Amino acid sequence: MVESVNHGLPGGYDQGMRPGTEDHDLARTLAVLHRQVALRYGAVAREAGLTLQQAETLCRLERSTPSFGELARLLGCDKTNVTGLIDRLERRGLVRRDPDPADRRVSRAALTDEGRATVRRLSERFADVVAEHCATLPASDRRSLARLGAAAARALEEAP
Amino acid sequence: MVESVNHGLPGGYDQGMRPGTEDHDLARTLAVLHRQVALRYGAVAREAGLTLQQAETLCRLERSTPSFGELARLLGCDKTNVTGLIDRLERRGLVRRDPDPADRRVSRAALTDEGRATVRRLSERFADVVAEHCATLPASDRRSLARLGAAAARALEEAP
DNA sequence: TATTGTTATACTCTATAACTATA
DNA sequence: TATAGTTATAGAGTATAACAATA
Repeated sequence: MVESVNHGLPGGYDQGMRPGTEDHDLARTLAVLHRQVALRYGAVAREAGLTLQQAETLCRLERSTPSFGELARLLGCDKTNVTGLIDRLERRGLVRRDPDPADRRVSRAALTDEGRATVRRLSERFADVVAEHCATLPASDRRSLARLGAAAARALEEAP
Repeated sequence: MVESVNHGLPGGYDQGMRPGTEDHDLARTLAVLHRQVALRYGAVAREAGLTLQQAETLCRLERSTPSFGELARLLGCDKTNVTGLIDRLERRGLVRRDPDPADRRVSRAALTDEGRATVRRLSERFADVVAEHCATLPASDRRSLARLGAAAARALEEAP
C-alpha cells in the first residue's frame, strides 16, 4: 500500500510526520478523487446529451424545488446564470418554472416527468460505471468509503 | 450516524438490502462529495483569480510536462480546447510552451516559476479549507478516507 | 428600500470540422 | 497517410452591472 507515501511535497517529510501533512494528504486525495469523478460523471452526462452543469442541476432538483437564488447557491454560481441554465433545460422539456404562491417575485424550478426519468437514468448509469471500476476494491472498503465520504461531504457543506 | 440510511431511492428498500443498493450508495456518495469539493475548490480558484479549469490545468502540470493531446486526455476535454486554455495561462505568465526535441509537431506545457508558486498557493489554501471543515471528523476517519479515496481514484482512472 | 429574477455585456469553456506542419 | 497542434465557428457556462416587478 502506498497511500501514506509522501507524494512529492517540497521538503521531503519522509522521516517524521510534520503537523499539517495529514491535512495535505486528505486535501490532495479529495482533489484527485474529485477530478476522476468529474471525468466519469461528465462522460455519463455527455452520453445523455447533457453538459455536466445540466446534469448537476437536474440532480439538485430531484428532492426539492428551489427558487432560482437557492439553486444558484446550491450550484455555486451567480443567480444570473440560472436563468439561461433553466431556459435551456425548459426548452428540452426536462424542467419547468413553477410560480411561488407566497411570493410573486419567486420562480421555483421543478423536474418534469421526463426530467425525473433523465435523473434516474443518469444515476443508474453512473452507479454502473462506479461499480465496474470499484469492483477491485474490497466490499468493506467500499462501504467504509461510502460512509466516510458522506460524512466529509456534510462537513464541507457546512458554513463557512 | 445516518450514513447507511436509504436516501430516498424510489421503492424504499428500508427492510432488506437489495443487491446493487450498495453500488448506488457509493456512487451517490462520490457524486455528492464531488459536488462539495468542486464548490470549495472552485471558490479557492476564484479567490486566486482563476477558473476551475485553469486551476485543474496548473495542478496537472505540477509533476509532468504533457503534450497538448495528453493534457486534453488528462482534463477530459477535446484537444482544441487546450490551445486556448494554454494561451490564456501563457498570457498570464503561469505556463510556457516547450517544443519537444524528438518530434517537432509536439508542444509540451510547462509551469513557469510563477505558475509553480500559484499551484503551491492553491494547494495550501485548499488544504486549509479542508482541514477547517473536516476538523469535526475523527482523525482516524480522516486517515481512512485519505487512503480509501486515493484507492477509489486509482480505480476510477483505469480503463475503460 | 430591499429582494427576485431578468437582460446586456464580455470572457471562458466546449465540441465539430477544416486546416498546417510535421512524421 | 497519419498525427499534433491550430483556427473558425457555434453553443454553453460564468460574473458584473443595470433593470423591472414585487415585497
